[in-house]
Amino acid sequence: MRNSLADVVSAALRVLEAQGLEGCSMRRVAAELGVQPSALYHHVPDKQTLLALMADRIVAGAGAAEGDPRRFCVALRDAMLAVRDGADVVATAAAFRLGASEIEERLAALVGADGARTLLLYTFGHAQSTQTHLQAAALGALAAFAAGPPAGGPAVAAAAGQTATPAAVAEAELEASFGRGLDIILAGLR
Amino acid sequence: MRNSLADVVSAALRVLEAQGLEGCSMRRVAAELGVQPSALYHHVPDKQTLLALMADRIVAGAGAAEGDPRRFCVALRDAMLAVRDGADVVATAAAFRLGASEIEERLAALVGADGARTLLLYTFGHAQSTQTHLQAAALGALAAFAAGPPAGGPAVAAAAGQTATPAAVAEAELEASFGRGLDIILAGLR
DNA sequence: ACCTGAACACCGTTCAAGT
DNA sequence: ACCTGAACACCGTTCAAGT
Repeated sequence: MRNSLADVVSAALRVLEAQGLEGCSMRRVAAELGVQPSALYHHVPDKQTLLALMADRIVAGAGAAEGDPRRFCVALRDAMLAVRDGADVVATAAAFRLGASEIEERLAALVGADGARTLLLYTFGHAQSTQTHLQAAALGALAAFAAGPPAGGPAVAAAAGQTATPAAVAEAELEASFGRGLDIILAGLR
Repeated sequence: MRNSLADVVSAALRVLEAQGLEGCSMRRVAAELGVQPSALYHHVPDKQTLLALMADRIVAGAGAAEGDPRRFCVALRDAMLAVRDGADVVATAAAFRLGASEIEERLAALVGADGARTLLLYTFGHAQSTQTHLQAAALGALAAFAAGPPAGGPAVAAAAGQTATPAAVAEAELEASFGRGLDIILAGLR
């Protein structure tokens, strides 16, 4: 026995982290495993199924925070943002089975079916948009740095009173925006 | 002058309707236009840009319903569902520019920035999931029909007291579910 | 059970060259 | 300005065959 299904999913997540969703091809996953592309089809019927299994693993990190729907959504967001393109992977897979996932059931027990659906769609969508923006900003910052890095580096910038990088500011604002939207929905549920 | 940018977008929407998002390749759009694939790159820098232009056209149909945020979201949903895979196209393109679209500005004028973001993310996500489910159900019904069509057809089924098809029931339930989620968010905004 | 090797039918994008 | 023709570097998936 050379590779299990779990090995395939792990390899796929490694490729996702290294190359992003666009670069996460069946051929590259096979190469990561040291195997021919066709070998993957012994473990998985198609790429879509592999992506769904990856989504399950990404989201499995949000297992705690049982009782509180707000904490649960925040944990879900954190789990998605912790993996490169994680929100895209989860959101795409989720569209296929909303109404049938274990996550939704657990949330539905707390706030009802409509509330759970609303919270999840918002959480997935906001995380997806956040990750897209942060990624684009990081790329832009990289390009600016390549064009001409700031003299003195971060230490000098901090001494000049710029204690937070623009990226950190954007990240904090997006997190706050997420929280406000969450509170709007939770208020509507009462 | 053979083809304009508008012609390219129109051709792409025709291919989308006929083949779905998966079949909407640059090569097929070019064929629809009677042109070599490379000719498209005179009008558009890449496929992603073309998809964004398609999204704008799909959503342009929701121009009316100015004053009422609820009506606006319903019109948006209708516009997306009216085109095959329309919700996917719009949602994907939207992730790239949430916070920068004209649609969001108009909604923000009515309910504030956080409210607009929340409503849009929910509307896009729900429409995407709805379209996915209805499409899968339609495929399933087709397969069932191929396996053995109901004797007598719809007329006999209706006479037997089954006045609505399962597809129509699912569609109505999804529309109702969408409305309830919308009302949760709108209640939270007050 | 798990994998190889080879093939099929595609992709998006670039680029010199034409009119 | 708009397009052709040819090429480059890839895809997902299938299938007979090996161990």
